[in-house]
Amino acid sequence: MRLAVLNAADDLLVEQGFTATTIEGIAARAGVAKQTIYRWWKSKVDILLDALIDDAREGLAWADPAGTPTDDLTSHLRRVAAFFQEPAGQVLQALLGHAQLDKDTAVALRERFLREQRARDVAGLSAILERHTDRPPRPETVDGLVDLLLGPVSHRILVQGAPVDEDLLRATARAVLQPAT
Amino acid sequence: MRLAVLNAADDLLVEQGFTATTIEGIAARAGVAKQTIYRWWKSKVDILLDALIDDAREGLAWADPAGTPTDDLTSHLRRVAAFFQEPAGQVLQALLGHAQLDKDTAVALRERFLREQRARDVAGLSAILERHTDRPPRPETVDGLVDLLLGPVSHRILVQGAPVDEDLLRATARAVLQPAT
Amino acid sequence: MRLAVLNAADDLLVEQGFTATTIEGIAARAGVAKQTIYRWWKSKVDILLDALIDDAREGLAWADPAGTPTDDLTSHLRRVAAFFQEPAGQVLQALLGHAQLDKDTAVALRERFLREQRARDVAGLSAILERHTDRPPRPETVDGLVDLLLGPVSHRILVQGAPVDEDLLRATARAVLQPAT
Amino acid sequence: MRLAVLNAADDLLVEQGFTATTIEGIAARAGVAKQTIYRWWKSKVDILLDALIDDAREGLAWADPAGTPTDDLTSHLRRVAAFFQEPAGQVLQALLGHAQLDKDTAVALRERFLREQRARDVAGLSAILERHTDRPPRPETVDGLVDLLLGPVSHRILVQGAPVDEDLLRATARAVLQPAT
DNA sequence: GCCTAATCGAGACGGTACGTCATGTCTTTAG
DNA sequence: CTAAAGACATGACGTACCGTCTCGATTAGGC
Repeated sequence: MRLAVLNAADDLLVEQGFTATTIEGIAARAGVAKQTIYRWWKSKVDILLDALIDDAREGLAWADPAGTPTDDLTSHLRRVAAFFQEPAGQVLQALLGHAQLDKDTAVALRERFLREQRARDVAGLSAILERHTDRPPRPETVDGLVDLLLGPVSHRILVQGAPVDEDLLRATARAVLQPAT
Repeated sequence: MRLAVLNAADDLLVEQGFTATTIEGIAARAGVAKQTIYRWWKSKVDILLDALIDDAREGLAWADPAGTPTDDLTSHLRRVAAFFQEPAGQVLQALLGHAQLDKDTAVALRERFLREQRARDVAGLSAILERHTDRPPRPETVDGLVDLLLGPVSHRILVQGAPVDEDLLRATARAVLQPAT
Repeated sequence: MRLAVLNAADDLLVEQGFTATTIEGIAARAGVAKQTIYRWWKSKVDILLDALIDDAREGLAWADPAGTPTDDLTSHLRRVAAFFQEPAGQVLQALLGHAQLDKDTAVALRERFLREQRARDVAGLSAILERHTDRPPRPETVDGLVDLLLGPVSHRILVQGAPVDEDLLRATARAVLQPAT
Repeated sequence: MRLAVLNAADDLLVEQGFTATTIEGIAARAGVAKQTIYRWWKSKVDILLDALIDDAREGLAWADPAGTPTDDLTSHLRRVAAFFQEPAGQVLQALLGHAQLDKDTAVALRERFLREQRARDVAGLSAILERHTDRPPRPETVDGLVDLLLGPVSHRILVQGAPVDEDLLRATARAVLQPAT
């Protein structure tokens, strides 16, 4: 039943968009009573968050460092950009959007997903930086670099709504790897 | 009448949030008939966009270059971060959020606001870069740099929901100004 | 212009019914501004009443007595029944209907149309009765007979919504002509 | 819930008239959601018809024959005339009026109320006629007499909007009882 | 192995907002 | 100066979902 609901929510979001993804619609599609949904989830955001957590971990996972730091970073960013085309990426995009409109969503999204994701991003980025520099960077320094790394791609996709190109990836990677002055 | 509606929408958004900003609420607050609103605007997004266009131009305007390029960039980014605290910035944040949920909103926001804003950003950034380098950068190069410039701040604010700190500003400015390799 | 409005109202009523006959619709159909209608008429009832008065007089007119009183009465009632099929009859039916729902309509319909029509009915009925009885009936007696004469037909048509048959006409005529006991 | 709605509709009709009796008004007065009304009734006509059916049966019931046929008929007609002063009678009057303006109302009113009422009228009239004549009248003959019986009173009340007087009642009774020639 | 409690589907309920239509008043534009 | 065009505040329309609330009907699991 839980899976029927999560899949119905996922499908509806991809097919019809966030607004048309109503609790009634999810219930009907999942062949489930509305009350059953309310018993287990607080809102449709809660459902989508559950769906996201199940699906997004691997889509945004870091590969082990395999080449030059620049190549590793650009290929990770390429993967991030691709993720937003996948169903799970669309769920994340919708939740990020709705988080701008609703504080509860913002809090839930950050506590239940973004915080852990950021930890994974810090770890992945650290692994790459360690191969690049002699002294391993301190965690709080890396933390500050995550926005520098992910910001340009997310700005291009979410704000500008335009495709990510290789120039942007390379410039971003260089920016992250530049020596602190 | 037009102004009463735009102000009512603005006020409601700041006080109650995007979802609670309904057409009926705007109409009641503006002392205007619902039909009158539907005569001139297609949706509340349309209203907020009008309000934004009137208000946001100066909030995101570039100052003339006045110091080192790094200082100019960090102080512009500081202004951008501050803008999201202002009413007009909250309108932009809400519209950016809703644009992730609704294609029509995305199209309207980009065509009616973001495109022109990006042109202003390209111009402002160019003016600074020209003082920095000998040969003035080509416009299409600068265009690519805008995401690099604005992405980290927007990611920090909109995605992470965390305050912008000086380290981020400085790192971002350095990234934009680093020599193309 | 007056005629354009009256005809538009008439046509709309026959084609679309009373409820769908709106002031806006009449104005559009007559190629006239709403305000112009409001300048000359108080309501759509007022318009229809004007249309009715122009058209109904002859449709409900009494023919000169030509045969036996019974034949004269049945043929008049046959004409009355037929009148409700005509456009003007449908206007009258609508106004009679609306008069049950709205006191102003009831007053206007009676003062501007029914009172005179009843006078014509009294006169027509008197002319027939005079040929039947020796002493001419007193007007107030005849007045009482008008409901007896017209009631059965109007009940059959307006209340029962069923066609009038010859039996009803003959029985009604006999009832009116029966000697006062 | 059902009763709250029917009573609210009844009350509003009597206090404010048919036009001012809106679905929203009924809902508000009954302390019920609009959607609940639409779930169970198609329109306000449907509601009033339900109210009428519950209330009107006794108001238009025939008493057992108790005196001379003439007296029985006049007293029944007197009761009918009085009925139109009662709340249920006003509902019937409004529905009869609206039936002239709207075919659906006409059909519903006849199928759901008038048909059965006419059957009761035929039965009641037959019972009286049987005491008057030796051979009991055939049902289809009586059916034709019902319009003759009720038409004058309804014409006086609904068309002329004038009070019913004893002369009319007596003349009507005589007309119904006159021997078929 | 039965019973009691939790869970399920179904869907009615009081609400809020939607977007539309017609009302009657008013202002503007053009002949 | 009149009439067309149509904007305006008002209020009802019928619809869609919301989140809460009964309803039986299963369906377990603990006695």
